[in-house]
Amino acid sequence: MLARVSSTPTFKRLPRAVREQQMLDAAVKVFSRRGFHAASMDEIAEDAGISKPMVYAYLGTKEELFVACLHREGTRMMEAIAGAAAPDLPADERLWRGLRAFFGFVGAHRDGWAVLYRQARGSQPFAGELAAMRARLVEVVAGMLDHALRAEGREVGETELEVVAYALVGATESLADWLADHPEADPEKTATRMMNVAWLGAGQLLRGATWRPPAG
Amino acid sequence: MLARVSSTPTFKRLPRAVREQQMLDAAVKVFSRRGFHAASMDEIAEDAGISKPMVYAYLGTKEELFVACLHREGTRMMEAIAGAAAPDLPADERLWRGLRAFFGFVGAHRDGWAVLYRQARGSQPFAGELAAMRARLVEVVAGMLDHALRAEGREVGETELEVVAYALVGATESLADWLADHPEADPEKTATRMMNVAWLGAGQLLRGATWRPPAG
DNA sequence: CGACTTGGTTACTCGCCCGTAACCTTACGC
DNA sequence: GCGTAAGGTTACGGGCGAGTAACCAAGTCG
Repeated sequence: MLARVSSTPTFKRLPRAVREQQMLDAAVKVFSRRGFHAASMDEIAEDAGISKPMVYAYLGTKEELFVACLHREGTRMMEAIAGAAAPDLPADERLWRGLRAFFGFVGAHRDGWAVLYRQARGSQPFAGELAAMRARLVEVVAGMLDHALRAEGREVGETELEVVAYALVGATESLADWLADHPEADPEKTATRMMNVAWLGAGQLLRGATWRPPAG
Repeated sequence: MLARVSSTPTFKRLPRAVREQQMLDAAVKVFSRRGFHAASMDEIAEDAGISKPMVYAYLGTKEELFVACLHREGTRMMEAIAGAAAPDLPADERLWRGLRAFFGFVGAHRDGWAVLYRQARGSQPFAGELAAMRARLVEVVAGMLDHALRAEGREVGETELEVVAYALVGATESLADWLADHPEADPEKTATRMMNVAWLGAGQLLRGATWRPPAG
């Protein structure tokens, strides 16, 4: 059990940077399907076309690997959004471009989205990381609302603003999730639908209209 | 290592039905904090104040136990909502009562909510179960919208309706999640906020107002 | 008072999977 | 052409935790 006089010099031996990306690709894929705990390092390594110790050598422990996935996918997503929604545009245009970029990202990186949205909640170590990212998003949306609002001379409490922003982000994520499960659906069209709900609903609200609970 | 001449006949020996509920309580608590895989049967048993084999005897394997949790919490939630939103009420009143019941449930059963919302997504075996429940909710909301809409003589495509309903459910879940992490927040008030976003936004939409993407 | 059922326990087995030690081989600098 | 580092491998240790076997004790019903 020692021979192994390698015939097949199958063109391997790639530079570190390339392997790392392959590993991350594989990790995102496996984590998205199995979840953190059920995913095995062996499967990730095999899927990346490499042996396990290499994964440990380059990306560290399983937990570190997962965080690396979160980081890469999260950064990609935030950059896609930020790059589209330039801060000097009018609020509705900004919101629209942000939404379009977001749904575009989800459509193109379904696995990445699944890791971020479906897997990283719940388990303590990562929930924080994720919540922070989400909070930044909510912050940005709240900022947009606030801006649009002040432009019309109105003002709303901070908590109120945060809650509405939270609801909008939640609705958007929910639609993204729907999109992830409907490969035939068009991201652009989905973005338009979300924009309708968000802009019309928020617009009403910011205009001062309110619904009041009936007595009882 | 065999003595165990039990002094302390500490009043134990409870009927099966009681123990089962205690176990489910403990399971929901542990699953909600750790997630399915990271939760250990030993911890659940200990938390329930009983030894592990009893859990296996009454509720079966870990997977079956988790499903039992999902079932109990899911049923409780759906019943709370259905009981509040009687189908013969006007649409806005129905929506309002449903939301109030929902947020009330989440406020009172934060652990149960966490299991349903944060843990059961992702892992294959349970995702289906959960998705079905969610689909029923979406269905109901879509039905409400459709009803309100027809009452005003308008009509909208089925997919359109489903997507809007999906967004509303997502926004509601998101707010519920926010509520779960803010123990000081008032469920009733949160429900009112959600009602504002939902009713005003959806109202606009159903009235035929639309937002259109700018050229480009 | 026995016989049996129901509630309960301790103390294992056994497999999976994270993480690593030890070793090989191709390229590249000098 | 030779040292050394960078890319790569096989094969194992060891722990943790799901699930079980075997056994105990208290009601309960003829």
